[in-house]
Amino acid sequence: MSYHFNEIEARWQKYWADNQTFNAVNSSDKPKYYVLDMFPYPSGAGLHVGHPLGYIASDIYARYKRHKGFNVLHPQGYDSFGLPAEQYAIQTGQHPAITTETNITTYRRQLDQIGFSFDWSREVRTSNPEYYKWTQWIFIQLFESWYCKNHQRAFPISELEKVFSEEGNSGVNPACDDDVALFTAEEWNAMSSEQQQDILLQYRLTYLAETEVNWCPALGTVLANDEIVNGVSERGGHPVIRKKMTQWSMRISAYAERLLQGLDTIDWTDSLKESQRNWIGKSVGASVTFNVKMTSEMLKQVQHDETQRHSELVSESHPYQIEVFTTRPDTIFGASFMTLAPEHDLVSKITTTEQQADVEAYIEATAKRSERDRMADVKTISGAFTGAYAEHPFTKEPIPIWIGDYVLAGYGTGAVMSVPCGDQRDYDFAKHFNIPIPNIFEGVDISEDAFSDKEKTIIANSDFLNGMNYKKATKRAIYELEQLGQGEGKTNYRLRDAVFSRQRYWGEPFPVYYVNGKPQMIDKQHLPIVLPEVEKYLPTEEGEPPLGRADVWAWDSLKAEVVSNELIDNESVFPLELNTMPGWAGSSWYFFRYMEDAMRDEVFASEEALNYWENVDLYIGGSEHATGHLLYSRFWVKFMKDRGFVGVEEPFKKLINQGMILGTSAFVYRLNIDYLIDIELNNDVFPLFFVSESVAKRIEVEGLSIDEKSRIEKAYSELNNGFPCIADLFGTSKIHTDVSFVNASDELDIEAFKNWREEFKDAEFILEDTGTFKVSREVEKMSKSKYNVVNPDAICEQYGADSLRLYEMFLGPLEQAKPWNTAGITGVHGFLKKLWKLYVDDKGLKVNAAEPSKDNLKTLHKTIKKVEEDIENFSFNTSVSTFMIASNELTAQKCTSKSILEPFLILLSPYAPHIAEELWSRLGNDQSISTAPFPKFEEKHLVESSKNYPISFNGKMRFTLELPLDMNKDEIEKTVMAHEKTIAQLDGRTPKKVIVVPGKIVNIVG
RNA sequence: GCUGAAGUGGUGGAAUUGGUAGACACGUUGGACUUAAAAUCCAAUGUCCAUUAGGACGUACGGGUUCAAGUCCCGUCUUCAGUACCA
Repeated sequence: MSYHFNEIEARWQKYWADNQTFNAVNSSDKPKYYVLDMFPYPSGAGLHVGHPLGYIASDIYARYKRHKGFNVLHPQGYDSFGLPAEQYAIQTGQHPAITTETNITTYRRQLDQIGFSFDWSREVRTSNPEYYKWTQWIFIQLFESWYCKNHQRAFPISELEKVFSEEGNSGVNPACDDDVALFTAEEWNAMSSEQQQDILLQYRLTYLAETEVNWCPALGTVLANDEIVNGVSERGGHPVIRKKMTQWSMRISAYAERLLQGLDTIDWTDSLKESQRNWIGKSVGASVTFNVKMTSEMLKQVQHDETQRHSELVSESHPYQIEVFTTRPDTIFGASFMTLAPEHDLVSKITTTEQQADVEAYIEATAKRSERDRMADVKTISGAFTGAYAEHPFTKEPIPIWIGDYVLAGYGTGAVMSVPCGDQRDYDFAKHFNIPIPNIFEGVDISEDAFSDKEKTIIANSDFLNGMNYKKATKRAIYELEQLGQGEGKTNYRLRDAVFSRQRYWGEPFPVYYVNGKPQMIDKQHLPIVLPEVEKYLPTEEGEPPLGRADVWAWDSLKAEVVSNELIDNESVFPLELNTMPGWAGSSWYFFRYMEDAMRDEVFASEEALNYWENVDLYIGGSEHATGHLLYSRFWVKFMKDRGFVGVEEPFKKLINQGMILGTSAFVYRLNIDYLIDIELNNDVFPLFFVSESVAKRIEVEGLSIDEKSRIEKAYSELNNGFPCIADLFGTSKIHTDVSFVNASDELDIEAFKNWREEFKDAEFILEDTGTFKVSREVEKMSKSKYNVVNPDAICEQYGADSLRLYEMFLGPLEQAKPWNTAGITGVHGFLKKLWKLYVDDKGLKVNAAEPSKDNLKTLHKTIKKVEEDIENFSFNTSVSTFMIASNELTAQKCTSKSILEPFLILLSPYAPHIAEELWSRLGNDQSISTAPFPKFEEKHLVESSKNYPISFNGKMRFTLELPLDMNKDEIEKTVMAHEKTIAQLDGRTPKKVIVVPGKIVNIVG
């Protein structure tokens, strides 16, 4: 009986589904373990072999943990809101919900045939109203919360209101907007409710703010930075402008410090933690205020300004001030100029008439350069002098103010105090523009480069800081600045608040309506607010988001329901928010929803479920989410913890990034032929000539052979009614061919290739000497356009899911990028066939109750040990080869013993569950193999009595010698030295030294 | 530039603490079976010299430590990923 994988796999997949074998339970005596994959976006293209890699790894781990006696939660779902479905809807008019449903059906079928042990009863789809009801609810909770920096956590906004009404806002230390005004309790209580709401909005964890977006008028939409190339839209090449829009923002910056600290508590790779640290970008230093020296010209300007708005913040004597952030307040005496970003607000106000032309020209030049250009070109130093001077806070000396594009408007305050002796960029700038470079370091030469080593710094030429080291000087400088009222210690984070509004249709609607332009939250009991129907999925002609097209999109606050827009009276019926939430909203908390077994409607997950499952023990997914999804999820979880909705501080304890599976593209070479003929002919009738790989290489160097040339000329002249043609070659071109036409030996299936495209139908082929046509191969990203996509359906059909699973693991280390080559799958497929034969032959089951031999036991236990270690280390590729070795050994040993072959199946079952279940049941078990405990490793079976010692001379192994392991050092040395091969090797020489490491090696030196 | 990962046969990759480099596969070559093909089985396969014994070289490159280095140290180069001229 041979191995009928299709039949076996279908049977067990049905069995698992019928028996709900992998459904998790929310209470158990066993310890819990939560294994999660990053859920997929169900795209129309379906899965290719690269997608399941991480799922296979997590499935192996989940199945292993079940064998190890854990209660395992291993769910799956879909991140089903997103742009592609919307774009498809725009093109076809098809509702995104329908497209999404169709795609999910395909995904589910493809996933099912690979045999994953998912608990589908807990499936989550972010686009389902039952699910996004809770996404909306979390949004409301964020709106109803503020962050207290003293306690480093979030509290209900009602508590803040109470404080305001009793004490005003001077005593609170919130994470809030920069420009909040101080008020007393009396002032607060005297405000109108609308004024109070405006103020509260500055404190909420989600708030409305004017943010700059990339607006593309032609497309009527906002574009992400990636969607813009050279200042125009990637799609269509339309111009893009910066536009201010009122949008929802998430105050993730409040959590910057906790997001940073939390990294130390989780088991993620260093590279991932590092990118999150960089993203958060903490720097400790001081903010310093420099006064701008006034000129009569500026005074006039100030007076003009003052009549327009009463600026109370600006002091009488110094109406203009420049605030900078520095990590090196200790070097303040080395500041010999200041640099503002060209976009800085002050530039236009302080520039002198003489410098105006220079400055304006420079601003125009930098505006033209894209961010990318500016970044790529770090070597070119450019800038302009404003003509204005700032005053040094201590020396009161004038400091020239420059503008330069190495200072970025978007970071810090958009201005720096430039200390050329201590910062290379300032140094280069100063050198370029001949600005003095005062040296404020003791015993350091700065004639070539700046000196930026903090640790070795001793300050000089700096008044009260002289002789101090970096730490002391920093402290003192901050203290002195505080005395002057011109600075304070400050920690800066790069992390910006996240814009949360999208001008799209296919996303979560906000549970928000507007009364006199002020946002109001809809009560929890009325959620979900379901996406309205629209005629078209495009923005409106007025540039409103697609929801602006909905006719029934108004909130009746009396009836508490969504009603027709016609009823809007702004008394009881109000307009609803037109934006939708971004893709990361639904994916920032989905792991909690899986915890609930009953999918109750009154909670997103019950308290018992949350307490039982806590957080994800193992999370597997791609590294492209390093700073998006993985940062936002951590933020939401921390917030939910603060407000008592969940009990954990971090969502994912351990995280592994699987590497990408690349495609192995195949190329054929087409000859580029020029030909001379007498009669005019339609070019199309001439056949294309393709040459095999090594022929192409030869032709590139030597040109066509005489035979080839005459063959081509003959083919042409035949078509040309026998008139002679002269062919002339001008090289070959490499074109992609579909990888499915190519076999393991890189030989092309010529017939399939000819039928592939109409224009190849009559193509001619010049073969290798061996009579085959070979392609050349290259590793590239797997993509439809490169014809290197391999569909798992075809693999499952031809080799089976177990082969696919084993092969994906066998390819290489999980975290590494690696090329797919279907040819190699015969290796693991052959292994499964051999394995089958170990259990079953023509007569039926071979396995019997025979006593296992010593060798049998040794093979089994060595395998148990290795596989267990490998799974714990996520080294799945090496365990596949361990299985092969074990199977080869057991076959050679002619093992038929059930006491060996039965536990061996359990080891294999996480990797190749179908064949394991099948053989397991044939051995007489009536329970699924997934319920079997993992075999116990016993050291005693591996104990050896002798060792095959490598005997090396000067470190080079010459021969091996079998010696008892209980032999001591001296005896080993004696035996080895007496051996004839040793004597032959030494050839009369006396060894200088003999190194004997018992149980390892013998090395003879000399 | 910075940060992180990596560089081993024709290919994917093993070598967990410094101790027999190339496990396990793919591919290639030869053989068996077959009318033939497929499938299966057997053998060889890092490079070079000798073709019997054996020897030399070999883990990106150049040094070093050590009885012994793919592994440790110093320097250089290359590739991939991320990124921020971050004050």
